[in-house]
Amino acid sequence: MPDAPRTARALARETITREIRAAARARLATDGPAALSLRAVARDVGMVSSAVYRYFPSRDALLTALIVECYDELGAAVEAADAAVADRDDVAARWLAACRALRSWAVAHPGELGLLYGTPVPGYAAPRDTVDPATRVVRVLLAVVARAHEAGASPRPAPAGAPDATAVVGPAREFVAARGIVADAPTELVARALMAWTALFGTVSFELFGHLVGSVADPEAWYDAVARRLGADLGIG
Amino acid sequence: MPDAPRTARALARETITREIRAAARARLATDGPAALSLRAVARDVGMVSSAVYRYFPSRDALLTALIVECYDELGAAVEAADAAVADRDDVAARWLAACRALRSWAVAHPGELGLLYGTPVPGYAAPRDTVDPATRVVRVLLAVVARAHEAGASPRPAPAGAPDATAVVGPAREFVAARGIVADAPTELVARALMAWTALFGTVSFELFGHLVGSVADPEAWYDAVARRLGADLGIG
DNA sequence: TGTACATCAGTGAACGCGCGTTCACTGATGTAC
DNA sequence: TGTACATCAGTGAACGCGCGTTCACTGATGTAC
Repeated sequence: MPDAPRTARALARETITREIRAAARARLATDGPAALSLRAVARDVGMVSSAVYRYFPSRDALLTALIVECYDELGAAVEAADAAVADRDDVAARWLAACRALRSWAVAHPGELGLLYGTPVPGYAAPRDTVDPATRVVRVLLAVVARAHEAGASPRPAPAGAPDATAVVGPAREFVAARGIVADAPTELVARALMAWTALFGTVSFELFGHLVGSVADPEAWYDAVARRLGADLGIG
Repeated sequence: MPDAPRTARALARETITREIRAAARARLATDGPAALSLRAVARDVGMVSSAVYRYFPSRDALLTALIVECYDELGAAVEAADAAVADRDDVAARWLAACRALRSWAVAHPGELGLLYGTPVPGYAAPRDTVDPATRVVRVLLAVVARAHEAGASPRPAPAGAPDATAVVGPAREFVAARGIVADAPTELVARALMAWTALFGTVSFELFGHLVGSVADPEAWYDAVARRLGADLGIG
């Protein structure tokens, strides 16, 4: 209402844009991100293919919009799950809630998970705009880890004889410091947090891409088991 | 020589089949598995598209052949790395060697990794033939873990208050027992081995799919750090 | 060893299809006077 | 409030392209006598 004039045209534009995005996301699950087709989306939405160009200048621009929207939706879901834990000092509950929200979103949106974390779309280069939304999930995980750290929790020590990993996780430590999450975070805290982040998405990908079929009886219970152990390795819970 | 007659025709057929597979695998890296095109492969190999049908009855059959070949190649690489460790009781060395071979193959064959562990190809259903080769890597990992277990190593205990995971990893325990790797394997051993397997491929995928760019300075050193910690969590090294 | 026939690799044309993108157009919506 | 003009959403045709698969064919290779 404040800046944009709420004309009928502007309202219609918003609605149709949303419909196009929704139709495109629905297509992801059946056709995969690489085969996302402007013409198919136009058909689903009930307009002629060239009309979509009034809303997105190219197929790649539509892809970018979807990526940003999905990263934001997933990030918001994980943030909300963490925020819903009343006792902010109950890091174990916050950790499990955040982890579970991650899987819930992925299971509900398998096509979108493939878009964000599957094989990159050939010929498509994600622009800068996608970088920041992509970090929302790991920021929540890091915030919980930081709270646990403040409360005195510590991750498992590095294995004896392993090379020092401080330089390796340097960029992540800088990110954590720059965002004010933890100033001068211990190496093992950062390393184990990165490991957990990777393992969570690895577990979800394995489930959705069919690699757990002969190994695990109940993927939801398995994911919980993984999340708890990753938390324990971080000194949480 | 024994069963098949080594006629010029049969030899040529073998060579051309190999060339087609090689060209198709090279295409994976640039076009992605979903966009693998018989016509493009035929062009690369220098023949007309319909000629490929003398070697593979359909695009899906070619995909299946590639999947089996790649699973086998990756499995063989990991097996060879483990087998190259002279002291069979040095489980830490065997673990690291197997883990490193996994990443080395993936980094050398990013397109193939996407085929095996990326977003499933829409409309393609992998037949039974791919299941057994797909388990070769995890079998090596489990063999090393089993050797460590025999020598008295034990994985980290389950976190306090976590639900029992025995039923969840039931299928994996049956697999381990049926293959004669460990009879009646402890739950935590199986759970941590599955976690490690998932985390290794998760780490490699994150590297190759670009998710580690802002977090990790040296992906190879990072992978080593992850592998050592996963081993330590299993009581190895 | 030589010949007649069968097998099979590769060709080139064709099928029907879908794709991203451009363009000139029509008709509705919005704006300035 | 009414009119003239500008903006913009959506149409339909067209562009050049690539795809998987089939089919009748030619010519080389292999086999049986």
